[in-house]
Amino acid sequence: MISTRRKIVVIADQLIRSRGYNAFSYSDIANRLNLKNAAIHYHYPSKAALGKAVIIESREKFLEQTKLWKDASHKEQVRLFLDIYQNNRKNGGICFMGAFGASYATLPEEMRTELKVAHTEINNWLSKTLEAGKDEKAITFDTSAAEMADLITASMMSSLILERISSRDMTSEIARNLIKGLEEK
Amino acid sequence: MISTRRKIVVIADQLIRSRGYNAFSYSDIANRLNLKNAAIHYHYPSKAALGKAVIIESREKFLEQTKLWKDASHKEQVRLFLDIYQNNRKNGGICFMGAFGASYATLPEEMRTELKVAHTEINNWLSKTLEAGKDEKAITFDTSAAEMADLITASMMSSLILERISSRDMTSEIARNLIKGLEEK
DNA sequence: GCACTTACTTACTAATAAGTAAGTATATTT
DNA sequence: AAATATACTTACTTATTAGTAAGTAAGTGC
Repeated sequence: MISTRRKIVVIADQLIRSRGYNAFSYSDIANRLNLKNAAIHYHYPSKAALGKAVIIESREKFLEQTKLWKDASHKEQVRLFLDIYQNNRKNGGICFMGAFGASYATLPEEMRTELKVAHTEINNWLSKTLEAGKDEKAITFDTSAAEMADLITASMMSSLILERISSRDMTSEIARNLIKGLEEK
Repeated sequence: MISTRRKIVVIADQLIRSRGYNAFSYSDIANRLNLKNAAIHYHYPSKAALGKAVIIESREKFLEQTKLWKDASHKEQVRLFLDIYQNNRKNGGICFMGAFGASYATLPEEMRTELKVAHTEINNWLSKTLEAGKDEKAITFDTSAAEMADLITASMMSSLILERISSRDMTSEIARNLIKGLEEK
């Protein structure tokens, strides 16, 4: 039995990734759950509170997932990380950093702060994983691990966005190229 | 003397790049020009018509710019292309493909069509330029020119978006790395 | 059995959105 | 001088938005 409170965040997350933060309303969520507008406000008083909850939910989900992977090789963990984006794609959405980033100027401060934390967490995990893979000689790259981490997240983010316009399977293409690049000796 | 009609498109373009397509209104533009709401509707009857005009304006501007560069070396032309993104950055905006792409699901068909044309034009120009640079042995890359073109536009797009969140100068860092990658033998 | 909490609904408000119809002042054309 | 086009304003409509206040039905704790 998944709580209404949780269902709301999940639907908000979908709407934000597919339509954008400024293109969904409390009514959109209420309709999908067969509830009234005010019921959503009962659980999340303001849109900023809901937006913040969506970001926190994404952060927690990320931490849970990476924990599950911890016995896999570092190279495999990077591959699993790239799979997250492929899943976003299947659900018709972009990554949450892209969705919120594109309307960053319109976001309340509490959401911006939460976003920065999320970015730091993701970048730290990926840098650490890349670095560990490099130490084991399973992964190669020339720049710093943090730079490489940003390059990877940036490439995956934009391939999801561009794919909507170009209708070409860019995401898996870019994922493949990134892996190939990390394998080269 | 720049016409009101043109001023409207320029301001709409700025607002879309900085706030997103679904976070600006006719009033925003009217206020900046000391006009009334209805004056904007006089020039652009619907928001879809205005959005389409913004995309067409960007396409024309791109074609004009590349025409000016045609005597420069192909490698230099790629560098000048990357400068466009750095200029977007200075103006607090992201690239128009990123801005529209993030809210693609909410766009009317006439805008989507126009966006696809814009993407094709940009990708064609960049592919052709990369290919020509490769023929002259001034540029190197392993994948197809079209793939490389997508990788470049995708990387620049997302660095502009991520930069808002991470507050790290990612755009010039990624531009530098892309150039370096194209120079390697 | 009574107080209290949880999870809502009903019924609003105030603000803002895109869009329109009719009028007006200033040029431009004939 | 009269007709017409251009570039607006005034004054509106309809829809939607986030948000709120007050009420209610069904549990839960004691």
